[in-house]
Amino acid sequence: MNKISKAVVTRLPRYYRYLDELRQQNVERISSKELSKLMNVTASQIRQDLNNFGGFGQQGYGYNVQYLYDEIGKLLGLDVKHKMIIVGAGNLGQAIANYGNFRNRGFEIAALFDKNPDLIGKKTAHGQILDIADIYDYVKKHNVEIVALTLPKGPAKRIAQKLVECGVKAFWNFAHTDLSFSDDIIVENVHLSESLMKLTYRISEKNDSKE
Amino acid sequence: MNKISKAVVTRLPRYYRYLDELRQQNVERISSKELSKLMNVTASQIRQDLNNFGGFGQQGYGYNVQYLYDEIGKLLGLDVKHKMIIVGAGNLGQAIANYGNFRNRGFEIAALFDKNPDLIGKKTAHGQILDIADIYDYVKKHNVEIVALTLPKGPAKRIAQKLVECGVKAFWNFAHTDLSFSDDIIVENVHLSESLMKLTYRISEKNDSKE
DNA sequence: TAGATTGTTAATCGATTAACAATC
DNA sequence: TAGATTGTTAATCGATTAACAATC
Repeated sequence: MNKISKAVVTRLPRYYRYLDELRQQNVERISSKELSKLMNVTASQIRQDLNNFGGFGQQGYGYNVQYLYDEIGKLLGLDVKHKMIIVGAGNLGQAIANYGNFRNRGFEIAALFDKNPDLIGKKTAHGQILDIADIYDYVKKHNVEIVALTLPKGPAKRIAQKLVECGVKAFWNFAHTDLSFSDDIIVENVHLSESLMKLTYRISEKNDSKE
Repeated sequence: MNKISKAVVTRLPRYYRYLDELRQQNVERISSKELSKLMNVTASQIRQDLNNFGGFGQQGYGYNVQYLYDEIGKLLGLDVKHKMIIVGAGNLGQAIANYGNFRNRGFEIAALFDKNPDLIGKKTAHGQILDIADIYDYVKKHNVEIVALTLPKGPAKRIAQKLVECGVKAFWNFAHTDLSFSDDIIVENVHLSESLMKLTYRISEKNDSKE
């Protein structure tokens, strides 16, 4: 299979979301043209994107919603369980832990870790808050696939480095820093402040053009 | 000024972050070449990006770190105050409210809103939690620039629509849905679950290639 | 069979990289 | 002045859109 471009991968979850809604509305089939109208993209792009992964549709018919939904789900790895731990049990960490749909999509929040003694031992809806000091033993013992980093950048960098040495292969990074490891370590960044700056850029841009 | 591409705008906050770090390390000047090594991009791209906004550098010298930092800050609209309210005072809403650096960067969290009677009246570090029922009066009275939507997609869509009618022009949307208004309304999306799916896509991809 | 719509190739568009003249 | 490095034009690369033959 050819290397799939980053742009295509970014669009897959959005297709998945729209197909889920259609599925819930009991829509059985949809053409690239109809879907393109719904999603505000070109039909051509939808067909190109999907054909990166092989033919999911049928000439003259379109795409079967449930089938396409399932296939994209498999591409996104949502057909298998993913064990995740959360490092940093502040508001953001707990927000992620408590997001109900994750469980439905095959994510298991195995534990949260924090250094704050007031939080350690506390039970949340999804897993107990454990002492950050025990995290390395924990990941060596349990089969942790994803580590969400919801703590300040200094400790995030340091702890992530040690976790890589313990065998962790994938990070969901909310710390305001770039983590760079070797190529086989996957890092997906969510930089909230940068998202907000994109917003204020657009506000400024609009205000400037009015003057 | 020509229309700046989305890709360039996405990179601006990252430049800003690196320049901030250099500035804090008292680095006075930097060349596009040095910065490119630090950031893992090409020097050519840095020069192209910056020249969208005019010449910030000097031949033979490079860029003055503090000056470039300030200029990019202005482009990002960080030289002016932004009044923001948060709709949905759950963990995610509170995480955003409590993120300390926002205040330093000119963001003022004026209030949080929720429908949950247990939360209403509660004081957080940045503003009190108010009754969602009062939000429309609030935005009409106060000069709210940005509304962060940290609540489920159903109410998010409904409330955002009404807020637009009250004059709100910019949304920071964490709900798992696309908001579509007219072109003069700015919507910046943070779809956390889609970010996580990109991560699991890459995990699956890696596992598949091993087989 | 005729109509619809995909899968796929070709054309276009835009973004990134390379090259170099301008200039500090 | 010589060296360094920008600003900017040109070349390349990749992504999106258009077109259409294949086929259900």
